[in-house]
Amino acid sequence: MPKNEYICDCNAVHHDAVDCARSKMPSEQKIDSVAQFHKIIGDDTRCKILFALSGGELCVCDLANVLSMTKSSISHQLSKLRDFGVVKCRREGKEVYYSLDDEHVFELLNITLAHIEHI
Amino acid sequence: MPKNEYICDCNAVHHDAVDCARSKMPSEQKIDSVAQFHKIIGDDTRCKILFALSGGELCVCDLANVLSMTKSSISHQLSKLRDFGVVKCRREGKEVYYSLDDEHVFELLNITLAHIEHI
DNA sequence: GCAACAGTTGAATGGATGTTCAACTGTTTT
DNA sequence: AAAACAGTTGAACATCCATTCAACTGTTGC
Repeated sequence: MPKNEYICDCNAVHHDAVDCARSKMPSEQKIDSVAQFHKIIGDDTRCKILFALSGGELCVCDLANVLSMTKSSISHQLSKLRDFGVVKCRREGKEVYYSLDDEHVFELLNITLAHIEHI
Repeated sequence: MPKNEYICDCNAVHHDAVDCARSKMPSEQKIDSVAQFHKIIGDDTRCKILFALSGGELCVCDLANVLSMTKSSISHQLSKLRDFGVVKCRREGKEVYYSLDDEHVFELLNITLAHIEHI
């Protein structure tokens, strides 16, 4: 690998270490996915929604009550969670019931919660 | 619990479901911590830094090369990761070497990566 | 002491994002 | 058919946040 691939605004480069780190990096695409996944969970409102849904499905009104927020605000966040495949919904009459679609997410939340409680 | 605690901009409230969900909600403080934790990981640059450091310590210049970014930009993100206790650093001469301080974080990244690859 | 370089830091900039508001769709009920 | 209500959606607004730039600190070597 030619030296000119080591380009940045500094000189103190450890070529072995950099090459090693580079070889272990997942693809740009995978890293983006990982980051976006955590970004989706990294919001108070969305976190609360997911914890609230952990006990079973709820309609938007229920969620609005649990979180003490407006339907609109929650609906916006639900649509993001839906786009990500984290929650699913079903309509029954006038109401729309949401539930967790990806158990991994709740699992991950609990791992984090346990981690935080151990500190 | 009095009915007037069910206040939002709608009426279709399932009191049992809402009460159940409320009782299972972690404290506001814990949810904030969980959300902030994921927010820290939910960024491309910080994700890349953590993956890069998984093979061992690197100085800021090394990281700048691996990520093809400026020292300044990386230093800003490193300071956030440091504030969160995710990475630690040691100075050796003119250089500062960073490494993972919290194995849980890398563990979590790998869980997410595995999850994404399975889709 | 001074020059050179690694790294940090604060202010400024631009882009991303959450909430609000208002208008809208879809379903039920009368 | 019309009213009432659950839910959605787009635009506007405010806020947050990552990068850039410039000035700064700390260490090494001449």
